[in-house]
Amino acid sequence: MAEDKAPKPRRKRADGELSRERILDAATEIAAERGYEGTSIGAVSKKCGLPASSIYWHFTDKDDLLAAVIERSFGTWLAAWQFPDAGTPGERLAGAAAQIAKALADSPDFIRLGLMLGLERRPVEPRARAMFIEVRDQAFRILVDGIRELAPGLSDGHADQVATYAIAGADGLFIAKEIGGDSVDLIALFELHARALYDMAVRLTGEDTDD
Amino acid sequence: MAEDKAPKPRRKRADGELSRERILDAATEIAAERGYEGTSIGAVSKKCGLPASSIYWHFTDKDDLLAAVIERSFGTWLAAWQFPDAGTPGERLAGAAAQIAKALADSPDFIRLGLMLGLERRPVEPRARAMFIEVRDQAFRILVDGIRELAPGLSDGHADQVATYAIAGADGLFIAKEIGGDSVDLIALFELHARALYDMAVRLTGEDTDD
Amino acid sequence: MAEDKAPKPRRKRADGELSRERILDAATEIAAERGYEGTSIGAVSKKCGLPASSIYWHFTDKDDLLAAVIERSFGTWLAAWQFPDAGTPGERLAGAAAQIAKALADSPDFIRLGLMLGLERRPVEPRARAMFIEVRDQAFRILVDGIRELAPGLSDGHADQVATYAIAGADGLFIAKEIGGDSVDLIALFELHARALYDMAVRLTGEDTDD
Amino acid sequence: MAEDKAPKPRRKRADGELSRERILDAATEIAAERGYEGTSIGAVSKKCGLPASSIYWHFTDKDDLLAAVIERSFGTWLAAWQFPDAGTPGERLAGAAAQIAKALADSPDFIRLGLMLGLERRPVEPRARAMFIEVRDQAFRILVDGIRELAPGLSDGHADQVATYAIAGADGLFIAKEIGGDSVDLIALFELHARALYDMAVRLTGEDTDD
DNA sequence: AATGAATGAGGATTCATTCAT
DNA sequence: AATGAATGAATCCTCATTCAT
Repeated sequence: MAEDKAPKPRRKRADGELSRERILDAATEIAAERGYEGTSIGAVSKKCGLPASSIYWHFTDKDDLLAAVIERSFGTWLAAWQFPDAGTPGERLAGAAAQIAKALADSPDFIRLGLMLGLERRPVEPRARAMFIEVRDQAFRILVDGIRELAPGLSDGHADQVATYAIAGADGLFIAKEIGGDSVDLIALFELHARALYDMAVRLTGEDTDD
Repeated sequence: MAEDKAPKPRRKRADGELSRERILDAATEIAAERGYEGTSIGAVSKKCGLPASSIYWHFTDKDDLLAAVIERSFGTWLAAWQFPDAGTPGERLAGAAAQIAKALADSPDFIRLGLMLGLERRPVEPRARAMFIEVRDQAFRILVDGIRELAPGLSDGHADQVATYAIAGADGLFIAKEIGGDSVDLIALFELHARALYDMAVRLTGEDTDD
Repeated sequence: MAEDKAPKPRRKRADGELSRERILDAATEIAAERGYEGTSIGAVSKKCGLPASSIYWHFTDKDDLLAAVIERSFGTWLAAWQFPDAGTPGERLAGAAAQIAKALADSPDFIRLGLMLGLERRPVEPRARAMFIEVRDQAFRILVDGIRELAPGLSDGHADQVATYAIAGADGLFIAKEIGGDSVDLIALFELHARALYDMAVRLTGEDTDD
Repeated sequence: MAEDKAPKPRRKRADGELSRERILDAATEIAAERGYEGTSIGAVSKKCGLPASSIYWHFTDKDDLLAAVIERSFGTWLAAWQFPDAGTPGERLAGAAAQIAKALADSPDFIRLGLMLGLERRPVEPRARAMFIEVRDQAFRILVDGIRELAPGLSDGHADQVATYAIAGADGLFIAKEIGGDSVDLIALFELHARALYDMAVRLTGEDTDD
């Protein structure tokens, strides 16, 4: 409550930012464990140390809070993720796969949250879910572009299919890891996945150029 | 709903088993939409017509109810599912894949519930989650056996990997369909998946027999 | 409900009696621990193994059950308790005190229950409480008679006072034991109590014969 | 229900402390009548006018509320109570006894509650009970100090016994009054009790100094 | 930029009791 | 002589949210 002189207004702003950040941290952690309904404002308040009413100063409601959680987490993640642009096609695919495998293993929390939001079907769709789907769609487009570049002969429909299959494999392997724990060798499985994708792209390119 | 004239047996003594089934139906439907926390006893009560307290006659608590939902749904599903035993290996794999694709498309509700339970990480693990994991494990073992029979040269570790990848793909494609809706051609994608699995099994068998 | 001749109905009767007894045992134990409100039919049912509805076959309602608990427990206890009729007055008083001390130490459950019922004040007085008060009153009268016989010179009012004080001391020492546990030497304290009663009776007789 | 003229601060922001006090008043009254289990949050809410959820703003749970009731009531009482320090030993004891008799007669509610809590034996000991026992222990120590000062020749064990007996008598007489109503002359009985304590202290001092 | 206090709706679960069998 | 099933009211407590300060 002290800390005067000089850059004062900055400090104030910084305090507000900091509180916001603390709230988002707490909300991310809880939401990743228990999903949308399981994330109560009370629990977030307890975990971040700020009163519940303060959460409502920063976010209009629970939905807004969860949307912000997704926005921040996935935004960061997406920004960091780029399709590798050097090496042979096979190497680049393997590189992308390894990169994703690492990301999944490193910060599983918001992936888990995203998948949970994606699976839930409630009467009024939460903004958080819409936001997750949008971010996911961006990732999908980046992937399609990467695949197109890698396999120029691939038709639009087939490029979409390969990208969809790529993401599906990643999601499925993530779930396998979540459920199976240490008995699942994520690295090895992602290598298989990369190989499968490569073969798939090659085969489909063949089909497309046959026509 | 009819039952006119005569003394009308007052609908009491409703057979018990029937009530239990009504409750399970309602709970399955709701849980598949909103997950564990989102399934409130009140909502189940409203949907099945029995008072909340009656639900507690049939199930000890919410956790017990949800576990029973999983048990019944997945039990039925698992019992029906068999690894195809005729045709060439490729046909059999494709058959299994098609069978699963159809099952996912037909009754997505309890798959969605299962995946949601699998993803959740709450302090005290619900029995429902444990039950889902157990059923899933049974499916895994059936799959491993089928794969071993198909590709006798495969090492144990590799057979497990192929089975894991097979399930992961199914889960991931299910999610893709859930999120992407009609823009996702599940049948085609499962064909790709089957093909990928076949190639994977062949390649890994080669590695194993090289040693 | 009958009691007709022959051997057979006896068996039936015995079964019913046995169930009733099992219920009363369970109810006594629970009620002694948690008082009137704390004794739920459900808990009694679980403890005795009979379904709740069976309890209602034997007892009209919860109040009736608790009244029966008091009746059985205190009835037995009271029947066993007699004012000693041999020895010097001091010895007889000491004997009575020792007898009571032992009874309190041996079966504290229903004493505790009785005191709890005695202390509670609820809008509609439970039959159980009335029954406890009645049994207690019988004990009081036995005591007054004993004291009058012991100290014939005592006025009616003073005899009542001594008896009241005798019971109050017993109740209070019981509570001290319940709360203080092993740090309370009940035997020694009851000896002090007996001695105090003796002195009190002697002094009050002096006052009465002075007039 | 009206809302005429002026601004009228809408009764909100009701000061907190005041609300807390209102809740405690209501809870004290109800708990003294019906004990721990008989005190429902709903009843307290109705009596104090605040919604049940507001009670949970001020107290973490029912147990916390009841513990606060004990703390406040007994705390006040204990603070007010002092062992008399003038007059002959007999007078001082009689003074103390009269003081206690008056306190019991004046505000029997929380004594009754305390004794009920003391008697109850539930699986998880309520904080309220622990708090009552602690306060009671403080009173015990004050009493022992007073008695030691009054009868310096008394051994430690005997001083404890006299104090225990003093409190036991008070408790027992309180119960007698509660059950017997107006037919019990509490003042006269406490005089007898004081006298008995005096004689007891004298006799035990004799025993102790004999050795 | 925050927060103490409040609040009505709803959360899971238990209550005493009933009734058809 | 019993009991499986049902039920409405009540239990404790958490929910998301608001509002005056």
